[in-house]
Amino acid sequence: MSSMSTKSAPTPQRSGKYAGKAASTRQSERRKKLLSAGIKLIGREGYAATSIDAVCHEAGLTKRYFYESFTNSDQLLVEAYRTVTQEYLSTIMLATRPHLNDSRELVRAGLQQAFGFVKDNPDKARLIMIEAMSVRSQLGQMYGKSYNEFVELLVGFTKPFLPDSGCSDTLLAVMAKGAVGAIIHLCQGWIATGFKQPVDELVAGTELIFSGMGRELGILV
Amino acid sequence: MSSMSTKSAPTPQRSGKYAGKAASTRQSERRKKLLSAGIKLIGREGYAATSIDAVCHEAGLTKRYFYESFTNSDQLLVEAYRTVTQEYLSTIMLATRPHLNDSRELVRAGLQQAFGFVKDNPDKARLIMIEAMSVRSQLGQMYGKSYNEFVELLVGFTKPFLPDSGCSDTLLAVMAKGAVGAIIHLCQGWIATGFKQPVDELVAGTELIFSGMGRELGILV
DNA sequence: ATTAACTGACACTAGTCAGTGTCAAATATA
DNA sequence: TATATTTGACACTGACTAGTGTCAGTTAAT
Repeated sequence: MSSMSTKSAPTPQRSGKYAGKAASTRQSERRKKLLSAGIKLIGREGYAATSIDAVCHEAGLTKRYFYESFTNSDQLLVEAYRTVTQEYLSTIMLATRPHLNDSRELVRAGLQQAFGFVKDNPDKARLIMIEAMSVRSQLGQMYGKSYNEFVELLVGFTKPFLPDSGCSDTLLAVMAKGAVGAIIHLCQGWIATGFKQPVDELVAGTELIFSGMGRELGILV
Repeated sequence: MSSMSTKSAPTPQRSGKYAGKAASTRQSERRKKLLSAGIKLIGREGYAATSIDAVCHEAGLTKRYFYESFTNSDQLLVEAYRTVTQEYLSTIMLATRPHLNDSRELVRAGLQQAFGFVKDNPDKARLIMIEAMSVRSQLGQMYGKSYNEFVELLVGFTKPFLPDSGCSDTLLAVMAKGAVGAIIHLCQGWIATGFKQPVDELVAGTELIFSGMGRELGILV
């Protein structure tokens, strides 16, 4: 498809540049615009209500360029999900970095950011927390992968504080998944009610859940 | 229209019976068939992939009868969700009834049923745990209501065991919502992987989360 | 047997949307 | 200027579906 290297020898009158930019640059800029538009619209209106035409209009492009970068709307959804999830994870890791040696502060900083990001980026949050369910049912393999990153992040945070307790990895994984689920679910409800509840209440409640789990695992708190 | 008096005697030639059943009976039977078909198809194929025609075909009826009982497919979804949620809650309450005086057994029995129902009724579980997200975004008010019943159920279970601790109701509600979220999320992942993991592992992990929360709340375990 | 209500099969309309194609204008090179 | 490529606007097709209408056949009461 993209084999434009066919040397139709006669007169290579073009270098691939247009508007002062290389072809690949323009192409990736278009892709980025479409992705942003998709994130915005899917997050705001929902996946089912977001047509390809709407995404193109929002991006200021036409359908031709949609199909240049994506094969269909499902793929856009997957890419959007992956992109935002990555961003979400990154900001959480960044926020927790200064507190890697204090489990209590680590949890607090992580949760503060986990909920704070949602409030600061409601569209993106809706995308990964609510519309992601559509992803899972249609394209579960990818969802599972990104989701596991969350769980692994959590297990990674926990392991250093963990005594050589008798808790199996299996059990630890279930607990981590449950904890992630608790956060996601609280966020879902929070989004649905227009962020009425103060962040601090959500963080405080979730902290209690985490510290309870910590106690069960023998982590001092 | 009182102009009927011009016509000959009313001659009510019908009592409303047909096939030996009263009109209201037939109507409610049709509604029930449609609801069952909707639960089955939405749970199996997803809401977006379930057309009204398909529901009618599955129910062995035609569209005319769909619109007799529902105004549109959204309403069917809402009714299906409400019905199954109610059933789910009932079975959990039933399973826990013999253990209302032992918090540990109460939790265990409740979780056993919460996960067991999902495995035994994958279609219904998909409907209320995964497709419910569509409900929430489109018809959030109803979702919130049913969802709160879960949370209240949990708070109701907890309250009797709760000491006069300093934990505010707000915080307790956040924790309960988080706990419900943990269960739902674990179920979602479990469904997506075709119930590979044994029930007991999920129950054991969730029990730990609950007992941790219990400790934080000052409940003896 | 006649009549009216009920039922099922299916046609019909209107709207949406994915995916493809066309064409003229804009841009870069020779 | 001439030529090839890139771009944007938009037409077009085909499929799907919600919602409504039609009509002939069936059932129940007179």
